[in-house]
Amino acid sequence: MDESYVREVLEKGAEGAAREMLGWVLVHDSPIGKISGRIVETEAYTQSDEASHSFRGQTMRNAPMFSEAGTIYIYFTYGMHFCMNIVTGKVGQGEAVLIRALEPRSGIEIMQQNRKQQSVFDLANGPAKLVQAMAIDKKMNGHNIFNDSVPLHLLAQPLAPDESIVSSPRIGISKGTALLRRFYVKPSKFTSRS
DNA sequence: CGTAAGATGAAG
DNA sequence: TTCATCTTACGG
Repeated sequence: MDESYVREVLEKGAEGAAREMLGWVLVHDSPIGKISGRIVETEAYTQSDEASHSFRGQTMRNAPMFSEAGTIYIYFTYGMHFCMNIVTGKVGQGEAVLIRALEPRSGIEIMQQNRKQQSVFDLANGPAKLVQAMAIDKKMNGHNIFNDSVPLHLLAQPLAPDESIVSSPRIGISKGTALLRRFYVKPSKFTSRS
């Protein structure tokens, strides 16, 4: 379960990676301390998928999606929110996994400050919430987690024996609703609204 | 240029 | 259920 394994999973593609990444730990070595959380909800987006930002080809905004696996893709939406993806597949492909929810692990006090929320269940149970909680900066957009100078990391971890993976339609999209490309850990209490 | 829609969140 | 808020992409 080392970095080469993480790279291997991401390079294989968005759908598989979105499943595999459940249980992994996302770490931000921030200037004021380590913040981390366990991934409990993801969504897969590929280029052939109408709902994907990459569906109509490469643009200024989605360019990171076409870069190499491990690239960070952060997009701004609804005039006020940032969401983060980890790019998968091969260079030129245009696919990524959206991280939708985390179970807070370390730096919980920092998360509470960043989010102005006390409840551990309301710190990272949504894609824009976790970006805020982990203090993930839009400057990280386009950088790669395998680059040593980038303070964001993924640690591969297995699910607990009593946990399983559930798939469902993705949230907040109007196209591609027939596809079951949202994955979450059952019975985690840290997922976003269903 | 003008503009509609958006991979959301919070409050009512 | 409603609305805040503004970038992006696309059409004219």
